[in-house]
Amino acid sequence: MLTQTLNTQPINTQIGGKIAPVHPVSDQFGEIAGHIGLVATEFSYRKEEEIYGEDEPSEYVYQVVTGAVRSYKLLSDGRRQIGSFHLPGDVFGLESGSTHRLAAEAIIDTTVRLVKRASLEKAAGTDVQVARKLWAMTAGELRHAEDHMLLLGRKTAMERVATFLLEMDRRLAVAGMMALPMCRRDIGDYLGLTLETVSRALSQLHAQGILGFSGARQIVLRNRARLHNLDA
Amino acid sequence: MLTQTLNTQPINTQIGGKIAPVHPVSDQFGEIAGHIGLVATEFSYRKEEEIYGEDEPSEYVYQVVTGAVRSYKLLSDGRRQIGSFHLPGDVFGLESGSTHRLAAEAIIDTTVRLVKRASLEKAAGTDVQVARKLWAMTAGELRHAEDHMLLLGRKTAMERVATFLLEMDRRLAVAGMMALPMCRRDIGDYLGLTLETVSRALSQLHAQGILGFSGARQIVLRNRARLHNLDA
DNA sequence: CGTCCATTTGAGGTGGATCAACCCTAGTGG
DNA sequence: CCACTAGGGTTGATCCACCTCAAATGGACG
Repeated sequence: MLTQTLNTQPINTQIGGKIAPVHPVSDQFGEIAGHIGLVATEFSYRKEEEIYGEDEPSEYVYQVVTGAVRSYKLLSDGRRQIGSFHLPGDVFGLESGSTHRLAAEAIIDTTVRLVKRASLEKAAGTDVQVARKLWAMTAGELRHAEDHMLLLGRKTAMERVATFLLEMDRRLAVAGMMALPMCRRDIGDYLGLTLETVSRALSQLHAQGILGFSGARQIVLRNRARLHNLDA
Repeated sequence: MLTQTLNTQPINTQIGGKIAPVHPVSDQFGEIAGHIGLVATEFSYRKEEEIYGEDEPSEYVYQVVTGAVRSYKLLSDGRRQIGSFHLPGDVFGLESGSTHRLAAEAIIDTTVRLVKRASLEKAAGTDVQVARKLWAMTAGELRHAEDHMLLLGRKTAMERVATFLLEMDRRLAVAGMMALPMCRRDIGDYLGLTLETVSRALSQLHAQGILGFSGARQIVLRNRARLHNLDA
């Protein structure tokens, strides 16, 4: 079965034993949890299901096993800014403080591993290697946010889409092809654009032969160099 | 004399002994350095002087004593995104990795305290309290960046300016009045707007009686509630 | 095969950018 | 002490990149 439950609160079904790497190289969870013999629990969310809400207490830290997750903030009138997409291998929901700064939802059916934040905190209190790793992971998120501020504040629509394609190509391309898990609206809310503007930019890149489609979400980059040029 | 040197590279004039708090409450440098008996050096930069460049090795961590600093990224054609302003008491230039992700410049004549990054790293390797504090500071920067992504991606010009005024009011108002150290162009580059748009928004708020001027950079907020309403 | 939603495409509107004066004021030097 | 200057700030006129609204198309799934 694909999804194990319907509700948002994870049930403590202790499926995992010791953690095995998701990615063979540089698995962030493994680097922490492996150290301290932490036990991880697996859990699944359905497409569109909320994982946690903004300002909710941060009880768990998550790692995507399969699927995809979006982290976002909302304005009171519903305008949404997606801060990042989390893909297989990525850790998300890690907070230094006690609450989540962004909400998180499964974009498609998604399986995660999770560990209690408290147990990580405890481990960090004894093991400076763990503490160092937690800091490094937050610093990595900060770097992404800093790059994204430049994109949102100063890049044109075409530059934003080019940046997005190169990021996704790097993170999820297999055999030169990427299967985007997210819809055009999600991409727009990530890039500070409307879904129509995203669609038009992709069509234009297609017309110029810079990318090919096999279905709206299956994209192959045919000319990364020209895409880099479009990316300021 | 106001500025002690002309060059960018700090000279190790050991002015400071043990660190004394800049802010009586919650001094970030004090909380770290006090713990471990670190010695801080004072240093001054002139208006517009570069403190460090983007991608430069991060040798020092800084705290503003007096003055103001901007951290920013540039695109190849000169478009600039300011990620944050650093005001008295603020720590900046703290990196988990080995290089600075953004450049930093003094906005006005500025005095900083600095400690070697290496000595902080060393302290964090022995004292988990220090390690925890470094993580918390980076997490604080991440939170600001996440809020700012929402502003840059989804807020209108007036909402951005309202957010900016409330932020500056919180951070540097004394006796209900704030003395902005930065020019309109800096504000624009922080908010993803042009200087003209910033100026027009401020004029409009002035016309509505929401704020008062005594010189272009001396602003008093006359109605914080209405400003909050304008801030989505 | 039909339905539903995601995506594309078109037409027109607009918020903020751009280009261009003009103004104000702090600093300078006579 | 005041005239002059330069740089920052304001304001106006126009433009355009992207948004909005609308309709057609297409692909996935029952």
